[in-house]
Amino acid sequence: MPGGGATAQKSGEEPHDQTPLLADVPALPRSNGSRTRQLNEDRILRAAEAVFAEAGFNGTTMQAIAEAAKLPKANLHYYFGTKEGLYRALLNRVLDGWVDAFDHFQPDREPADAFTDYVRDKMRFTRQRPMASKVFANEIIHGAQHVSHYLKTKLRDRVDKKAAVIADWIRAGKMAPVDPHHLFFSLWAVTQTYADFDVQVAAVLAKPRLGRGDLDDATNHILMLVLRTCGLSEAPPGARPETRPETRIEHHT
Amino acid sequence: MPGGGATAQKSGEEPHDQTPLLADVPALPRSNGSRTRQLNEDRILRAAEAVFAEAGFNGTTMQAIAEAAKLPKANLHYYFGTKEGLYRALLNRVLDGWVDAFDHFQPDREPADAFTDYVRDKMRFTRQRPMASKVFANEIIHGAQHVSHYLKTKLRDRVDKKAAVIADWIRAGKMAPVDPHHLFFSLWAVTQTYADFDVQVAAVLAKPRLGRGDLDDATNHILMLVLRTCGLSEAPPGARPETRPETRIEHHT
DNA sequence: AAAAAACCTGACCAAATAGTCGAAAAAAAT
DNA sequence: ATTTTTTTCGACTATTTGGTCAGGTTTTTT
Repeated sequence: MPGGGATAQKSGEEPHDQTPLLADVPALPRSNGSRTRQLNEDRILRAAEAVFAEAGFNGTTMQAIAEAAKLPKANLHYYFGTKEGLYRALLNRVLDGWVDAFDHFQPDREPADAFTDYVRDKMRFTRQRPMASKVFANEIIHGAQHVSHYLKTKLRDRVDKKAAVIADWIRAGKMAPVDPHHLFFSLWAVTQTYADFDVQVAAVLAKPRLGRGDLDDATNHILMLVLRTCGLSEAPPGARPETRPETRIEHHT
Repeated sequence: MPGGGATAQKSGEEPHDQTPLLADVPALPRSNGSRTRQLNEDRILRAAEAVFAEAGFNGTTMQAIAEAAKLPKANLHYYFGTKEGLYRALLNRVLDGWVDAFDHFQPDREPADAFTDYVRDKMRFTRQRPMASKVFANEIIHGAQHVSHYLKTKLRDRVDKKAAVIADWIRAGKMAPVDPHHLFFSLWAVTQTYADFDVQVAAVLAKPRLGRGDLDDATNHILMLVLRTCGLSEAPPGARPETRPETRIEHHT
């Protein structure tokens, strides 16, 4: 039986408990949101994000998170019950920030503006929370066992809706024909690659790590790629052309 | 001292042994390539690829690989010494098939042809060995601890060389200006996303899993994306236009 | 102030797991 | 045929790790 007090999660039968996720975890009696609780949970989640990102679910030990959070291990169990509970809470947190960027795709907007804002948002996320991106990537690569329900419902719905908006834009002649779904996959791929595969990018660019300048270059490159793909620009947009026509590659300052 | 016979790898001091990788593992006395050895190593590596891809390095147990390969666990240790040795051997194998596709970028080729062939190759790899792609992706996300040397030497060199070819094409006015390095990152990202994040893509497309048709669609989409980005096509290429050209917007040229 | 609730934590398990060993079977070499 | 090398594999071990717990401390409520 569960001990610590708040660990609960009764009926500890199945190890692969299919908690809905998104349904805001019906588990722990998160009672109120007491001052300390709020603080400590946040502290733990922040630590967990870094550790899970570096090591993956199985490579992560509760001990490691505890040390990163500078709290005794038993505390993590006090607040989140199990390792999986903690992981789930973390995923919830990460996912929240993930779908919101979609709101840029409003029917009445200029496609070019929408795409630009979307890419900028995504890249900002990549810069500010690369760990979150890695946690998510890791989860998907390993079969999305904890988020498959989310993917098939909320994400799919959102994507379908926004794909419809893009289809309308195309129909209205406001942008070149592109499969909206695959366009999204490409957008996700090219933006997240700078968070998930940062090490590889840095290695190829011969830098110790990706700096802000590199990510700005990347953003401009992606914007150009997207806008050209959608027939929304014929030449590199104003901001820092990647090459002066005729000139030879004066890339990143 | 090591047991089984061939496990060797003396001087077992550092757990994080920095074996060069690529330097063809100076460890196990892979003696000859005796009939059985060849066969069994291959069998084990095949099993390992699947298991490592699904579960990541830490999530993988030697037992699981052994079962997948239908061999006793001790045999894996006999052939590869340690779990890490096996993992390393697997990475070597995967990496081999990774850089070769670069050979499409020859100075005297037509850019459009080179890109087309490259993308097709990458997508073929994605279809035929999605597991290999996942193993690699996982390794990079978690810091590329085993392949960082490879990334900083062989991969970087190859990329730089091919980036120069592309820069020449641009200078010669054979394609639109694009930062060659970032172009590569984008190419990798959009092609591998269909292997690494297949679950997500399938979920959004409302399919149980990605089929050949989906990957063909993806390939066409990517080709369009790349060619438009490089100013090598104004309209979707013949194969399965993603939308009927009923639209105006005869963008760039 | 006193009672109750929430929080903290060192010490302690049981299970899982990488790696080992020894002896026997199979293959290859002589 | 005999020796030598390679391969097989059940059983064993040391270590790691998720999770528990009892009793203490702090905070909140009444």
